Amino acid sequence: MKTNAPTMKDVAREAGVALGTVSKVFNGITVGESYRIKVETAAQKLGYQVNQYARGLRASKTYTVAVILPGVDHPFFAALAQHLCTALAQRDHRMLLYVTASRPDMEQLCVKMVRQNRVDGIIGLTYNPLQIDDDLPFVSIDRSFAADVPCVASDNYSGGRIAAEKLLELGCQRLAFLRIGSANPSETDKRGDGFEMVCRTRNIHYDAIRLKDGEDLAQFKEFFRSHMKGGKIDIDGFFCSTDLLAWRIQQMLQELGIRVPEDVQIIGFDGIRRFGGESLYCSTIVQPVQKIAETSVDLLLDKDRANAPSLICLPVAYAPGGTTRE
Amino acid sequence: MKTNAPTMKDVAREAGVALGTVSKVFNGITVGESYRIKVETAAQKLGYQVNQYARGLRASKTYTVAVILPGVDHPFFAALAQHLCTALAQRDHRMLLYVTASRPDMEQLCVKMVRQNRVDGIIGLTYNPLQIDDDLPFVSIDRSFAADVPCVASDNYSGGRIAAEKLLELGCQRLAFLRIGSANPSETDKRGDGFEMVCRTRNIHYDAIRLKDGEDLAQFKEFFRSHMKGGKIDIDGFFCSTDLLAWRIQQMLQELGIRVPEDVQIIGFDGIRRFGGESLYCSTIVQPVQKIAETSVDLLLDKDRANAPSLICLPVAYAPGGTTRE
DNA sequence: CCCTCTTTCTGAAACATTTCATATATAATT
DNA sequence: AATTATATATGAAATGTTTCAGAAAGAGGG
Repeated sequence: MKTNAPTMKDVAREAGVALGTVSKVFNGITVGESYRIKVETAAQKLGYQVNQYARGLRASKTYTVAVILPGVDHPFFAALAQHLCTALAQRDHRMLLYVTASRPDMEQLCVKMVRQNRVDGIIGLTYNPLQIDDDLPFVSIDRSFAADVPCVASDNYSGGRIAAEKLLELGCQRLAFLRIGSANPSETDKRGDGFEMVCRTRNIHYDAIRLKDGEDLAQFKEFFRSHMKGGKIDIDGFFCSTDLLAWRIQQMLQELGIRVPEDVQIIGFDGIRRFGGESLYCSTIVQPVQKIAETSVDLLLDKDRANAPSLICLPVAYAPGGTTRE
Repeated sequence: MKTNAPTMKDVAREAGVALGTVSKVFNGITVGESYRIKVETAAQKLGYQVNQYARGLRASKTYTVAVILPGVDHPFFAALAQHLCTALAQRDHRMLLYVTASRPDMEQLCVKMVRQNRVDGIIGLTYNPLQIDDDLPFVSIDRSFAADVPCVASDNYSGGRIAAEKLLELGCQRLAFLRIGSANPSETDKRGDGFEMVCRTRNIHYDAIRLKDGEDLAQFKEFFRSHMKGGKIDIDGFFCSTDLLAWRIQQMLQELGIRVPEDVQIIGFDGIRRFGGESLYCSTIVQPVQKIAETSVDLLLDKDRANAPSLICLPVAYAPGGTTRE
């Protein structure tokens, strides 16, 4: 940290005004025109930059938000991090990023760090409930904790519904929902609920297999085998809880000699793209990542958090990506 | 920011000791056993957490490092960000992340923000030289700025050399180096240099095409066409400056009816993996991302930066990924 | 020109730490 | 037991802001 940076006192002396006046100028409080100019000139000349540490100490407002994510090496999280960073910057806030690798102890450690840093709020996507014992503003992504912790998520239920409807519209007769994910309850669970609702309502035969993180994906392959007869499989439409899973499922099916999308069609969930930027991994339900980030920031920073909704679901959309017949 | 958090004064009162003693305990300065216990007990009871803002103000040491990256939505940058975060956390530092989208104005804005936040140092991967006008410790990744700014990078030259040698070892006779990237000079340019050195030394005929960001990739396709005769291409080994480019090139070649790796072999650079975690995009020269992150942190935080090397090149390795005959 | 009423500017106090000179307790030496 | 040397505890000062009560400066009105 640079030690001899000019301070407000220096600016005040240089400009020939009082300390309080300098403070006002930098906080946008009205001040006589001539004074403002004197201060701004002096600040320019000295290369003055406000010291956020002094400010944070005195004003109990740090303009810093902690973002807690499981990681940043998954395209969805990466996109989320980037959009959060941008959205915060637009509102003059800094982002303190913590990655947890989904480990509960890491997540708790983050909370401690965050309290030490007196952040103005936390935006978190965590798999375990965080022990926030004080009144620190908190916005949760994809996971409802409590009524007073607003949660922002995609409209997972509708996503599931849309996936089912699309598969049926594309001619599928026999569906299956495949899921892998954390054992902790999450908004993302609703993807399956929406899907099943459609199947039940329309009396479509379907299977649902839900695996927990750590369980062997080979179970899916077993399931496929049990549904095969003479090289054909009697299921023709799959909805997978994530694009990553859809990608794996596609590989498994191809290994079994089943063609995608000729024999079976697959829809995933997330809408992540190959790193080149353009192509999807599979036909999918696209999450509005940017919107999720912006909404979270708005919710966190806006004044009347008191009567904020406890859950905000943002619209998703279907996008073809090669694993369906459009 | 929580307002009524307990302070050192509260801890001192609760423990019945002086303020300075409490400070010592939390800074690991030796203190009488009985005092230490009294302080720790009191702190535990009150749920005390040090206020980094007060500490930062008084001690001119913030335990915060700014990380400036072009983005976090590219697998290489994402991995870098995550490893930097971890490496910093291990040394009790926080990471303030800024993304620039490679825009010079954004990069300068970051520098300003960084100065306001009195960070202890900066680790940056920027495409334009940063105007760091004070003595803030700075470590650059992939780009040499000046003698007093240490740069950490992969051993790009050797990477290029290894790529050429590998292609020749795998039976290639006629090589080409394809490059796309920023116009600003960078360590990564040495990839081509190493490659060309091998070709010249061994008298191998080769072509080199270097495009700048923004130029049309179709120029590569033109190049391919000009080298084709009767559905065959007279080049059988490509070295691409990044995996992303290799991926695109592979697509282009396939569109021209050329088989990879049967007709031509391709080696990329980066070693990024598909988001599932396991598979590479192409045969490639793998960058030691974690090592780069750890080295950067060590370099930034270590005491004797004065006589630090100005450039550290970390070893790379070849890894087969389907676009070569191993 | 004086007095009142706004408006704007001023500077001391407060924020939660670290640091350092001083005071106190403990141990060692005569 | 008295003296000196060493180690540790104490609390005031300092860090760079914001805030707020009070001072100064203008603006009208008589």
